[in-house]
Amino acid sequence: MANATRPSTLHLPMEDESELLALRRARLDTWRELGIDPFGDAFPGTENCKQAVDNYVDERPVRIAGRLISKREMGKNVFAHILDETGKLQVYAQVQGLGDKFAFWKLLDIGDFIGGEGTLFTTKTGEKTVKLSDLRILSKSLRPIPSQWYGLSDVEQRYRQRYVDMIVSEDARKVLLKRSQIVKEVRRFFEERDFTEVETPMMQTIAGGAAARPFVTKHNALGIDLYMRIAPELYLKRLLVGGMTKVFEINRNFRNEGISRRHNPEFTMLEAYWAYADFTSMAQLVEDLITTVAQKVIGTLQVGGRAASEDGTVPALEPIDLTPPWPRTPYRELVKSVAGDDWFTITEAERRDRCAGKLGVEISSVMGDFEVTNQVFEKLVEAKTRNPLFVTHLPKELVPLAKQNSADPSVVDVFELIIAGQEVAPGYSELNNPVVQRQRLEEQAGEEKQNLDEDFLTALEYGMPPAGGIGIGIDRLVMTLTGAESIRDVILFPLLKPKI
RNA sequence: GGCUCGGUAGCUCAGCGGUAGAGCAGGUGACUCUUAAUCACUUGGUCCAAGGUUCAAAUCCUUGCCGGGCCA
Repeated sequence: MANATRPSTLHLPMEDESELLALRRARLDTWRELGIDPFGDAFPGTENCKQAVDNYVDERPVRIAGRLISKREMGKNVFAHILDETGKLQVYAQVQGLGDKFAFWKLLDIGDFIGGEGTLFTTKTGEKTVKLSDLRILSKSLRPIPSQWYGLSDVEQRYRQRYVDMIVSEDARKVLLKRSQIVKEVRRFFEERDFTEVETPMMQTIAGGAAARPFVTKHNALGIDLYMRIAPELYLKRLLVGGMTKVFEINRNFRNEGISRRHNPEFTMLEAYWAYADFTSMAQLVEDLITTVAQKVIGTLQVGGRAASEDGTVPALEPIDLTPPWPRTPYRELVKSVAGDDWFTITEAERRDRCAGKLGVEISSVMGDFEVTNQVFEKLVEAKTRNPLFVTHLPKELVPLAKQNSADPSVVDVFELIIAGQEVAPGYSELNNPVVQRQRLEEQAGEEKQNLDEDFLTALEYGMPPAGGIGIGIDRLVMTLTGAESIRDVILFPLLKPKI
């Protein structure tokens, strides 16, 4: 304790508070002196702000509740707005209507939760409003909320205190609700097609199904390490062995890797497996899924567009056009279209020269030949793709665990769905040959044989039907459909380093 | 991990060597159809932290912490 002689200023009680906080705290006593508990009873039987306005009938009695977000006091009458997740509602009070309770307005702060009863009317300026006949405080807010006009522009605070962001930002509320609707429609889509939703282990003794570093945790009673799952794949395939023909799971994956605009350590993954199908059926399924969800939740197939900002600092963005059918194009065709028809016939050295020269693609000397080609693909095809594109028949080196094409064993029967420069969904014809699967997993595990999931290989030996599989990152799908530019905008509580 | 930008009042921001500023929010008063209500008066700061340079640091330098963007 190097600073033991210095008084801590971190958590001193009230005397250290700012004037703003002290004033609000003092109001608690004022309420109690009136015999009112500012954190009092329930207030059931209300309709929400949207219902009150949507079901407007002149002089209809209503019972409403919400957070007070603005107030305009004019002596003997008051206009104010309350907020709930459906939006804002204006309330109006005058001395005649409220009597003694009109004095409550002096004690109410922006941010307090209030409940009231009254009747609907329309103001001179045409806003549907509740004229209050009763008013009570439901919960006192002891902290000032940010300006309704400017909102919160400090990105960090928006993520750390999402609850404050939600109070002041309609966008934050909208994205949250859209995400919920998207997940709901994804479930409905699969249920309508007779897929069964399952839940497989989130904590696994071997973290398999993807190439990623796992989080490690510990089971005390068993005295073993457990891994947070990096993918549900190996368990979902066990279910195919067990006799399921259509299964899906929506759940969290955890990957112990970097954080960026597109990566959060925990993220939501949809995986679906369909026995007797292949990657072409899965591509059709994904196309149907995303267009159905977009149509239902966003209401259009033109998504993620943006108008230019008024000050011109943010340029306009053309919407993504999800209109089907989406092109299905082999990887090699795409590479040839940007790098030259002779790309796969010239020598490796010539390919490297062309990258450094007219293609302008940065490569390093440690890259293998297929990595050089893939660099061309990523920079000149993937990064520039805006509308949906199924890239098919990837080289087998890129996807070592997929099923090889029967006509051309140098490529595998998979697709990558690319939208707006991002991989949104991979789809496979799943490898069901236990002998080949063992070989591939052993090569992948290398020296670390303890990472081999023997039980999974045993399962395959019992026989897994040919099957198609897909994975869709739900967070990225929500980003695409809502036009969010950071994964942190579609995850309610993204991981941030603790402050202090 | 590298480069780069940022952290000043509750919020949004200005100030970039010479006494810490504005708008909104807050406080007091006026006002019975306001809606960024209006009008008058007014309170409010460990300028992220720790060192250093200087007669003098929010401002310049170094290090650290947290965050954004780009890159790996």
